[in-house]
Amino acid sequence: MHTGPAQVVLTASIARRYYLEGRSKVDIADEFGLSRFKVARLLEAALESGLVHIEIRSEGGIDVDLSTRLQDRFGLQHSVVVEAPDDDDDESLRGHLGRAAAHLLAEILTPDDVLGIAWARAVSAMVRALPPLPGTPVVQLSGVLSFPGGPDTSVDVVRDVAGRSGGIAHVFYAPLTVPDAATARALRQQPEVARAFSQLPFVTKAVGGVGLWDAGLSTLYDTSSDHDRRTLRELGVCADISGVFLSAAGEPVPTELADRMISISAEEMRAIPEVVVVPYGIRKARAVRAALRSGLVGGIVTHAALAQAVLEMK
Amino acid sequence: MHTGPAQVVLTASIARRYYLEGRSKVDIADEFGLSRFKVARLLEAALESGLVHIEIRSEGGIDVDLSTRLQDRFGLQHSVVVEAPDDDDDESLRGHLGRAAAHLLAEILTPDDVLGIAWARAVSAMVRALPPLPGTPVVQLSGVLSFPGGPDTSVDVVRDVAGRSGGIAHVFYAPLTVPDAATARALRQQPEVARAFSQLPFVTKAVGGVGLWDAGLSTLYDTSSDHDRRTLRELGVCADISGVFLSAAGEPVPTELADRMISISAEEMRAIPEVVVVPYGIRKARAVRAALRSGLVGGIVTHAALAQAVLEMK
DNA sequence: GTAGCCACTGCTCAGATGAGCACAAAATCC
DNA sequence: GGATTTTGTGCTCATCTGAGCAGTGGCTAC
Repeated sequence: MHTGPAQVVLTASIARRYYLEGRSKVDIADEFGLSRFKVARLLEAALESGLVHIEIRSEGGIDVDLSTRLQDRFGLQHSVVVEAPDDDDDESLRGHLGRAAAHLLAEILTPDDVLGIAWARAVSAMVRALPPLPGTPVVQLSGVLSFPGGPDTSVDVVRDVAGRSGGIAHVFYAPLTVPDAATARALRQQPEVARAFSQLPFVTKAVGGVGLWDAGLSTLYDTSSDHDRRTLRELGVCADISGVFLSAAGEPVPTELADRMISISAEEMRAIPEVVVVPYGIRKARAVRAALRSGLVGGIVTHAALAQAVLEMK
Repeated sequence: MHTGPAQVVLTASIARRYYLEGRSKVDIADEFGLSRFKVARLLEAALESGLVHIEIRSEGGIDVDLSTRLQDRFGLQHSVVVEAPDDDDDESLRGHLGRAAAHLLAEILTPDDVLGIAWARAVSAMVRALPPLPGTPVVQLSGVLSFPGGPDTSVDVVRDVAGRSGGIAHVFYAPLTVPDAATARALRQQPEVARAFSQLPFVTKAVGGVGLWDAGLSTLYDTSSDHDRRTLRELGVCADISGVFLSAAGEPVPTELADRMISISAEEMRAIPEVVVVPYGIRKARAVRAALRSGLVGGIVTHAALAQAVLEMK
């Protein structure tokens, strides 16, 4: 805008008619006795010079900027970044994310979907906020983690979701980890377990958590033996998506521990069209990055600080 | 936006591509696998819901919103409202307005214009900030106000402007007011005065001030006799544009004082295509309103507080 | 003076866009 | 269960819009 105040005011006047009153350039040109090209050039200059400022604001507690950046950066189908206070405690954070995840699920689930649920604390929180779903069958993806004094188990969560949806609940009572591979194999043969796992190929959407293979950042790590903790670390395990182990680069890592688990495998997870993860806590950034790079994940619900941290890692 | 977080994020994503990256709706529709109609509707919803916020920002110290409102409201050709601090003193205010008026004049004057100058303190301030003008002849519109210890007289101002433009200066040495109508008539016959006044029909743009017919708000009032002050007030004089008296409604008021003045008449002023006034001081709002309603004024340079006050008078 | 350069204007034409419409799916009512 | 309304979708057609182009006038360098 290098001409003078009259030009600035004229441009502002035109910009108001165009952008705020929604009138056409031809119409405006007629009003001011200009050619539509002149109007177009003034509007261009207005945009260029910052006289007209267009901003995409966050809305409904969702940081749309971080959401879209995360989505674009990792090629996700859905991404919801919640604007939670940075100093929020985990409990409150889970509440926020749970509600957001519940809304997302309610939005993207169709009557034709089959929903898989892998246990995680944020998933438990989600269930509590879940609105009625359209008759979706629900499949349990992982065994019950023995977690003394903990909240709902996988089975409870799956039942609750099915209750909300009015669909069938494919549940099984089995522990997540057992002492040896043979026991695991035997358990998987059990009719109840086999029936649930036979549904896996039909699962179209799933929800799970992300753990960082370190103390306090993965329920699986915290409930594992020292030996397993060490072994997996030595194998380069960085993250787990509800029992599927990943390297920092996002490659699935085969482990002996996986053979001893009654849980969805990496291949089975990859076959699910959209797996939504609900991670929280800024320290999990590395794990989230691994999960997103793995290609296993199609959706994420998280909070601003973690999203920011993940994006800044690159 | 009544569907859910995925919709919000999708819409934000589309809005970013459309508004910030300047891509076409067709292009965006292809990228997301949507119809262009869907994209258009999402963008419409984004605008509607406030997710996309478009703002016309002030720039270069000009309050474009007030400027355009003033322009639209009173059908002005030009309007420049300067963002001056509300508590600015008159001297500093005149400086701001003078600079803005100088820029405006430099912008709108063409080599074919003939500029008329009526003395006012803000006009003096303008001259000090005036950039070179394109050879414009300059015509003095009013006699010299005897203003003891005051700054430049009308003559000085006209000479200065002509110096800046390189054009001819049509000046005359005569007082603004004389004791009786006969003297005024005689003075107007003088060759120098007559020559200057003969240029009036050719004046295409003029600059002047606005006074409110009250103490301290009009140099003309302040230099008038008690009798004149009272008489004009009784005649309903509210404002003067460099010696042309107006009622509150903006009607020219014929006065005996006018007959005793060596100055442009209301009819002569009406014949000038664009008269720009440079008023300041929030207390002059009534006078400015009268001036703008008179139809004599085509342009205004003022400050935000006064513009606001004038607009609020309705 | 005049040749060349630059900024600015409005034009053409193809592609983008909006208003209104028709149709289908979903929700609601009886 | 079926009729009716509501909602959402994509279409056609007329209009709007942008990219690129050619003409114009002002300016400078010789």
